[in-house]
Amino acid sequence: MHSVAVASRSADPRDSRESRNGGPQLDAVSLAIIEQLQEDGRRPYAAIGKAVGLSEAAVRQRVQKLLDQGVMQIVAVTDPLTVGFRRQAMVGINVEGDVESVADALTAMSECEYVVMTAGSFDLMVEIVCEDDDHLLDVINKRIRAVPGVRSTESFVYLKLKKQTYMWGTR
Amino acid sequence: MHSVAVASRSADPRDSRESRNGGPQLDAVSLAIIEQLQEDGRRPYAAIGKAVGLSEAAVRQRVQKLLDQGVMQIVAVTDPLTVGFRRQAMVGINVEGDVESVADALTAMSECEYVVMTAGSFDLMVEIVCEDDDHLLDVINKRIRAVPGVRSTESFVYLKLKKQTYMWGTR
DNA sequence: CTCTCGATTGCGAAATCCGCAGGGTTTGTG
DNA sequence: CACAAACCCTGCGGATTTCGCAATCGAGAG
Repeated sequence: MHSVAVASRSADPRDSRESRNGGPQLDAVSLAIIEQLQEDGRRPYAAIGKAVGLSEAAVRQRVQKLLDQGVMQIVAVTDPLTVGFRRQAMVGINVEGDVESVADALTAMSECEYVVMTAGSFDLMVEIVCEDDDHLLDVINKRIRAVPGVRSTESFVYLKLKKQTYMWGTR
Repeated sequence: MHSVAVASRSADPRDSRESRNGGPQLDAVSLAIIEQLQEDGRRPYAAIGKAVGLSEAAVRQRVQKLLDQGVMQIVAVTDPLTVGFRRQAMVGINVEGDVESVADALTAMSECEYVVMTAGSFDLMVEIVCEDDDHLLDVINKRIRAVPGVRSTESFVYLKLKKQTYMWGTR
C-alpha cells in the first residue's frame, strides 16, 4: 500500500502561481478536488478521494482548509427569478476620489450581489438583485447615488439570463 | 448541468399557475431550506430539519426535488484569481439583428462564464474568464467579434473582486 | 544523521444518508 | 358520500459517510 500510488501525484506546490495578492497557491490535487465539488457540492469525501487519488481523510482535511482559507465555499445557488426576485441589473459606476471606499459602501448593501473594480469607462460594476421595479429604482437612485464619491451611474436592466456557470477552474 | 437560468423544468402536470418564466412556487419551508443551504451547502439534513421544523427524510426529499427541478444547485464556488485565472472582464456588446442568436453563440464559448441580455446602451453583457492577457485578447478580439451580428464591444477588465455572494432569498 | 513540521493514512465510533413502508390530507370523480 | 389517486410527511433499519486521533511518511533545516 505504501509502495505504489506515489508515481501519480507529483504535487507541484511551487510557483504554479504566486505573483500577487494573498492567494494561497493551489496544487493540482486541490484543483481536482474543487473540480469535483463544482460538479456536486455534496459529493462524499471517499468518492472525491477515489477520483483524485487521495484517502478520504486527506480529502476531508484539504476541503476544510480550502474552506477556512476562503479559497472556495460550498453553497446552494438559485435562479433569482424562482425565489421571488424579478428585477436584476448591472450598474456601471464612475467614482471621484477613492474607488475602494465606494466599493466597500456598495458591498455593505444587501441588494448588491456582486461588486468588482474595473478598468475602462466604468470604475466599478455592480450587480443588483431586487424584488420589483420600485425596489430597483430605489436602490439605484436613492441608495447607490447617495454614496459619497459616486459621480455617475449607468444601468443595464436584465432582460434574460442566458448562462450562469460555476465551473471556474474546470477547463 | 451548466446553466441555472435555463435549467429544464420537469413537466409539472398540475401547474395551476406558474405564469411564465417562474418555476414552481416555493413555499416558506422550501425557502427556509434553501436559506440553510446557502449558509452551508453540506449541512446535514437532520440539522436543516431541526431549523425549519421538518423531519430529516422530508428535508431530503425536498432538497432532491429542488435539485431535480433546477431551482437550485449545490456547488463549490471559488474566486477565479485563486484558481489560476488571472484575467477577467465584463464585456458590453451591441448587436445588429437577432440578439438571442448572438447570445447563444457566446453561451457556447467556455470562456463566457455569464451571459445576459440587457436593456440600456448594451444589448448583451458577458463575463469572461481567462488565464492571461493573451487569452483575454484572443477571446475578445478574435472570438467574440467574429460572431455574426456583433456590431461593437466595450471591455471592462477586472481589477479586484470585492463581493460575490449567493444569498438570494435570504433577505 | 537527527529533528521538526506539514501532509497523509488507517481505523473505530458516531453521525448521516438512503430507500421503503405506512399514514394523513387534499383533489377530483362517480 | 364514497372512493381513488396524488402528495407530503414520518419512522425505521441498514449501508454509507463523517469525524477525531494516533501513527507514518517526506522534505528540509540544523
